[in-house]
Amino acid sequence: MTQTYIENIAEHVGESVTIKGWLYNIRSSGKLIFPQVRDGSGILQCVVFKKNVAEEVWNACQTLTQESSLIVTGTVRADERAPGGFEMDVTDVEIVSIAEPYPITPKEHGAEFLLDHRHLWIRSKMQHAILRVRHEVIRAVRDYFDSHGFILADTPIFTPAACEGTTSLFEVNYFDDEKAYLTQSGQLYNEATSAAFGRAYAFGPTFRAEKSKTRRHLTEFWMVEPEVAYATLDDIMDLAEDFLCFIAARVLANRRPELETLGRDIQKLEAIQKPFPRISYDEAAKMLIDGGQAFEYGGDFGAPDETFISSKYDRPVMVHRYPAAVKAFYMKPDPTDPTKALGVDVLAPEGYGEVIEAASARRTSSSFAIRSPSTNYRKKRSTGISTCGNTAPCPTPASAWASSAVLRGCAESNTFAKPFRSRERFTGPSHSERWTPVLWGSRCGRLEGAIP
RNA sequence: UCCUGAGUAGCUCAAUGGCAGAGCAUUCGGCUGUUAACCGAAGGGUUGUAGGUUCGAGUCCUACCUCAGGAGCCA
Repeated sequence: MTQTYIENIAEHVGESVTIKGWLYNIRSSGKLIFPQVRDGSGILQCVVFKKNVAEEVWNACQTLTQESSLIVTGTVRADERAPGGFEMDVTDVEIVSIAEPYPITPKEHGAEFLLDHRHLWIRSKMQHAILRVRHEVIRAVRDYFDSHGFILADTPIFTPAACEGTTSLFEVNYFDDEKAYLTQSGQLYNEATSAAFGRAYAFGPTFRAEKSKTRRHLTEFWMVEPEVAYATLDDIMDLAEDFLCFIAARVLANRRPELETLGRDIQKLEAIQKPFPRISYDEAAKMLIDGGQAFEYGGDFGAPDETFISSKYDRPVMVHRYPAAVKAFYMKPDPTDPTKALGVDVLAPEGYGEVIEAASARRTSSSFAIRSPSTNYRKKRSTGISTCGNTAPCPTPASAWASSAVLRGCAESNTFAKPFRSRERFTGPSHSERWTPVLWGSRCGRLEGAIP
């Protein structure tokens, strides 16, 4: 018999169908057994009535344990007593495998335990909702750029050198006596692709060897980096604003049930509408000082500073023209005040901090050649490090670059946590908080501490 | 690296310096509509590690280990 997926079960009312999956939970009441079966697309309550099945089927159901694999066949029926509104009157059960005692019980668990069982944890309802929202965010990111004239040009993960010069890199052996580093940004390559295609983006994993221990940082995360030739800071701020609104709208349109499963405050996502407030660093600094924050003018904003600024707005706020000294070298100075950089940070609401950093980038100044990433890159070019199918190394003299702008937004962490040290894996708020802030929180893969 | 908190049954957590406990999970029994089902019974412990104080330490002290939250770093 062909397999039916639970997500399509409503189309099969009155029919006999076969579901192939795993036992999510089971309850019994004398001559009735209620196995809940999940197949990855959903969870379906089955009803096994002793009089309606063969004795061996009834006995088999007595042996089922949580997460045992099984194939059930029966008639689909709408029933308001069933979670989900549909259930199956079982006529046959084939047990594929009886699971050992399953470590994740239908009660509460701690973060450490759940991360040690991450391969099983992703079977739970909360994790399904989180990963489906993640999937929607990633699809929206791709759809946005694909439909706005950008070409996807992914960049190498093994790279010959740092590009921003500040963060620590993971070093790996690259054949005999060469060293390579896991990428911290595709930016150097994006310079080349944007000069070739005008609008290009890279979207992939990024690595930073910072022993940061906050909810805002991971050693491995996914980042999307669009680059637009000839764009100004205002152009790139418009892009960032439009991009975020698009993603929020898509998740709201397609993943509302998952957001509700997670207990997400949907109104806060619905508030993500244009226009976003745009304030200068000087204005933001004045807010902090007037608000009594421990902040010194001229410095970068700390996490509490960003939270304070974003708390004044119900939607993302764009802070532009930071002091050049606290920003990356590639940002172009503001012609009206060269001490300021033509860059912008987009701060998410609800204290999630910076989700996008963007800038109008230096590309033509001869003075930057000394510090030019392109210059470094040329020197290291002989390593020839490049990964298959990615942008080929192709350095160009600095003077040949057109002015362009970059927008870098972090998307998501990986599905599987635990890279090397537990402190560097998914981190999040106290697991006693039974919610998962999705969208902004997806940037750092928040923990959900309870099943289901 | 710094600050704060935590570590007890497979899991989540109790236990005034005085007998090591509960719920879930597991095993057995009961129940014809369960919704994290319920009811009854059983098994399950070197209280993170090493010292110390005390008649007596899960509890107090010291060091270390691990985890969590925050700071710094950083995106």
